[in-house]
Amino acid sequence: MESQRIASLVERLGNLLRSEDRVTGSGAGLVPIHMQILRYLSACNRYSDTPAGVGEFVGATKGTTSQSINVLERKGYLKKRPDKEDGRIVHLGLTAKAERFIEKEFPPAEFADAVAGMRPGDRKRLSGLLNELLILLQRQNEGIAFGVCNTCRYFKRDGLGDTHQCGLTSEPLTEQESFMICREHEYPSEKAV
Amino acid sequence: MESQRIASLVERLGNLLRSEDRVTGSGAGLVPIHMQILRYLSACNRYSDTPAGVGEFVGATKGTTSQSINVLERKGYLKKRPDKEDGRIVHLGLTAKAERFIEKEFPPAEFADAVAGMRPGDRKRLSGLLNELLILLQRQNEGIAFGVCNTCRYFKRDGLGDTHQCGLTSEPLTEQESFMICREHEYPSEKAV
DNA sequence: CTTAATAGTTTCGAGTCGAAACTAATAATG
DNA sequence: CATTATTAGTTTCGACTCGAAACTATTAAG
Repeated sequence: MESQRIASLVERLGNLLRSEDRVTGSGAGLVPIHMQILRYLSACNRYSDTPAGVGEFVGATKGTTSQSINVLERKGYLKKRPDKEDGRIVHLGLTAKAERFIEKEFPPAEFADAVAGMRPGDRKRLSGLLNELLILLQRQNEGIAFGVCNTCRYFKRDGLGDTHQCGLTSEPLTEQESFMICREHEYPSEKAV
Repeated sequence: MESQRIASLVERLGNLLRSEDRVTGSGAGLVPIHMQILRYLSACNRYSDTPAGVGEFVGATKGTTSQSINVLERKGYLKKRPDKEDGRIVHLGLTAKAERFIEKEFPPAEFADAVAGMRPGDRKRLSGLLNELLILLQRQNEGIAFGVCNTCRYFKRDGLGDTHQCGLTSEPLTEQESFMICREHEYPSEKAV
């Protein structure tokens, strides 16, 4: 079956990516899941930089997530900061050390070289097809999408498109924020908006 | 950069696949790496069903691999069998219990459904592009390819193509064996054969 | 005001994982 | 042929993942 072949290939490529994460992380005492957490925190918006957001993204229970976050904090890669309005919520901020680290180590060099060896048209096609598959998978699972704000059903463009707003919180978004990952993200439904 | 986007997508899809492995495996007390080992053993040929082969495939050290194999043996999913010619080598055979299990659980149902939601042409294209990327990655890494025999540079078709042979061991291969994963596999070089 | 729901933490036991030290068997070399 | 690699696997160690379950604290709902 074709789906089996695609599953095998995705699994294998994912393993190679994880292996590279393992190698590049080992010098800093980090394991692959730590790398993923740091990357997520560097790309998510201010509603999503919490232990709950991290846990949903990496697909772990809150207990496991809490422990991984503690390890990262102990090693000096992030700092916790209480939410000003809700006493239960904790925000996670990357330290400068963490920012430098992920900037340098992602995407993994070998993987990037291999992608560079593809024809430009093939790269675009591959990227598009993977994205299509991911959206299908998430829609079907009722799963959390973790898309960026400007592809969200709640995203609102005011006036000439130079000011943005989140329809869920009614808060304004900067241009930069509209490209960040949000845990409340939902793609527009198939039929209509 | 495009390679970063592709890396993120592959990583994310790989995680979802691993999550499904985790769920389907948990009932049997297996973790994702166990599922991968069982699948590898069900698809590899008689030169590759050893701890060393497993370790190369999953990208772990031999110490780690040895431990995972012991867990699987203890749980009754595989049996060790010494090699007849070389006293150092151990062959790993799946039990009937293991065969049944992997037959039922792969590919993960949700992933397969999502793939089924793509247009047939897109499925084919995606499969081909992923395969291309994997070959590029492995060629560049001098990595082990783990391809199937009939795509190997050492594979020989005798006469009318109804008998096959491995040029490395000079042993005959059955039709079925020519579709199995081999750790000695090498793709034909780019220029010439 | 009481009850539920939400956000996080802590503890437990089984397992991963790399590193390093180890045994045993085969291959290479002088 | 005896010595010295090399190869295949195992074992032990410490740090960490991971799910499950019990826990605290805060906010929301009835």
